[in-house]
Amino acid sequence: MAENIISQPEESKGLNFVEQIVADDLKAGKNGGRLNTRFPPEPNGYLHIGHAKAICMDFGVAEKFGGTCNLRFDDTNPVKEDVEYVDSIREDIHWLGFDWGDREYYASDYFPQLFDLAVRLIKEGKAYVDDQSSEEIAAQKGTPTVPGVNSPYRDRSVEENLDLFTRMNAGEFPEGSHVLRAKIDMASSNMHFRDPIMYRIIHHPHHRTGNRWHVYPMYDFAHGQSDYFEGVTHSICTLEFVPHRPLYDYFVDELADESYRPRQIEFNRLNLTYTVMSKRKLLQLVKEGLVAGWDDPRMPTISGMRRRGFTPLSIRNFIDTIGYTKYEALNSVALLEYAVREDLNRIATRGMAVLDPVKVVITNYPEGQSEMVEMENNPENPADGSHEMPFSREIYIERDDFMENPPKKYFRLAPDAEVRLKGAYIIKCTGVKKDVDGRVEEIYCTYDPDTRSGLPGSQRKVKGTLHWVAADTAVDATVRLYDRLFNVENPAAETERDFREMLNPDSLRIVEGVKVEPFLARSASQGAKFQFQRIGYFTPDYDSTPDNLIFNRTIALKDSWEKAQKK
RNA sequence: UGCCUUGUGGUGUAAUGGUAGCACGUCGGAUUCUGGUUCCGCCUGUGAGGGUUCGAAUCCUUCCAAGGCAACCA
Repeated sequence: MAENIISQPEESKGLNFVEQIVADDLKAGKNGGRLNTRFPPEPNGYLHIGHAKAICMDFGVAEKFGGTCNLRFDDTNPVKEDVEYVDSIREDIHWLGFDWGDREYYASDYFPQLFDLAVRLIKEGKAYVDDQSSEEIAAQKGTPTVPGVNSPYRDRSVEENLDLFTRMNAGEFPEGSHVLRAKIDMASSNMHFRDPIMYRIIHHPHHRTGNRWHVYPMYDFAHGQSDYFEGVTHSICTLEFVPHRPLYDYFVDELADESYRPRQIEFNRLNLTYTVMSKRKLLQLVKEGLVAGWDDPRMPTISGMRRRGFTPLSIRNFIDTIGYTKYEALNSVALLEYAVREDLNRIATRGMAVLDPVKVVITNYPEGQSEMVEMENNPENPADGSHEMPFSREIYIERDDFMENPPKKYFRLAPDAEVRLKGAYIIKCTGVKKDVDGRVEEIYCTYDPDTRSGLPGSQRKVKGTLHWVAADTAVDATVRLYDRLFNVENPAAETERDFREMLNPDSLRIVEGVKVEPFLARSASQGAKFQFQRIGYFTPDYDSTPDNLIFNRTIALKDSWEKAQKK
């Protein structure tokens, strides 16, 4: 047990309800004034944004009051678990900025003590071995409104129960043939009290204990006791465990006394609009190869978001914003995106890339000539300095940034119109060349040499400013555009069909001039069934580009433009 | 028709018997070497009824609504 005695919290305002409970317990001197939480993932998948909320709570409350937080892998079901997941979980928690020090534990470490407790309960007549099938047991359980009936094996002798349980663990029986149940109350209004199963037989090897055990404890018979063995004082979990709490307390009663007892507290889990959060479905995506892996940038996993360009701070700020309550909220994804934009806008190094290029020839710029222009790295923070970009006679701009017949209030390039090329010159469109299909192939412009950025002539104002890259030095990179998985029509859609339709990876070609970093734009492709939002979602092809290649603004401009058009 | 949990603007969250505030969002305006960013402004709320109280989002009560609980998952 840890020896983290903490000082009394002086102020109780500004606390969420969990922190308030913790503060009250500390004030009352419970558990000798110790505070110890735990984050208990089952290593059966990668952590997602929902887990990030739990991590921020478990580690955050410990940090706030000077307590400690354990990392405990809840590995009581060897069939689903794997060391690959253990490793990823460690990495993701660290990435979020939390540390469990040397307090890394496993529920499987407590198998011997749990087994001993089970034996004790058998001897005290509080547990029995049931030989029925899961179907029979389920049928006897009744329904929430109809009481259950007792198992015919409920009153077996202690000797027989002991013998059977021992042989269950010795591997003498096939899976499903026997279970160990707690003898409580088959008529309880709480379904979890209707003789819950404590142990089941599993012959699948465990990722840590191998074939040592043939019986494995169920969650309800493992969690509270594990908390107790570890010295956990506050076991914070999500709302779906509320009905389990009486059972948690029931088993803890067998161990705890006045001086120390762990306490379960529940908060609301994270729901995000348009976002699939079910571990089962995420696993299905991975298994069926519909995504490149758990860390595919389209996934709502922590590792996926990391690859998408999200920052740990933005995720933590977001979680801070949505808070912890007992109300099952559906949080707007706009809140998350705001947090990401907010942080990225502050720290991201800007660069330019053209996603859908069209060539512009500056006819009065000398052939073969080129020059370097200066671009600031981050307008939000001049201390970040600047970098140089080559400018020459032929450049690329976005196809969207030119219109042959522009409506009023179109501030970008059009015949006879002037725009500024960001960081370079003001240019004027003098003509276009089209292919046989009437598609614009090249745009011809003249530039005004006096208007180079930084020169006195640069004071001249034009309405539009465009990003660009020099054609001869541009790097041609294939970049996949990863859009978040979601369905515009139904914020909560998770049906199988919708689910699959969400998964059409879009491929885009990008021509880049400089190295760039996470971008800050977003957009919506109008009229599409599936709306695509693009906040830092551009990720280079995994193998082709070592650095994050991200573009920043055009798409947002287009989005605003579409909105402006409606007026 | 059992037990448990929860209802504050469009969304989320504060107010812990004493002025219903904040953020996102929406809409409008200013600034801008990108229409982004930044700044300013507007908008909308205590599920319903009854009670206690000088005073109720908060306490009591009835009703209404939403969610959870019947895995050999966690």
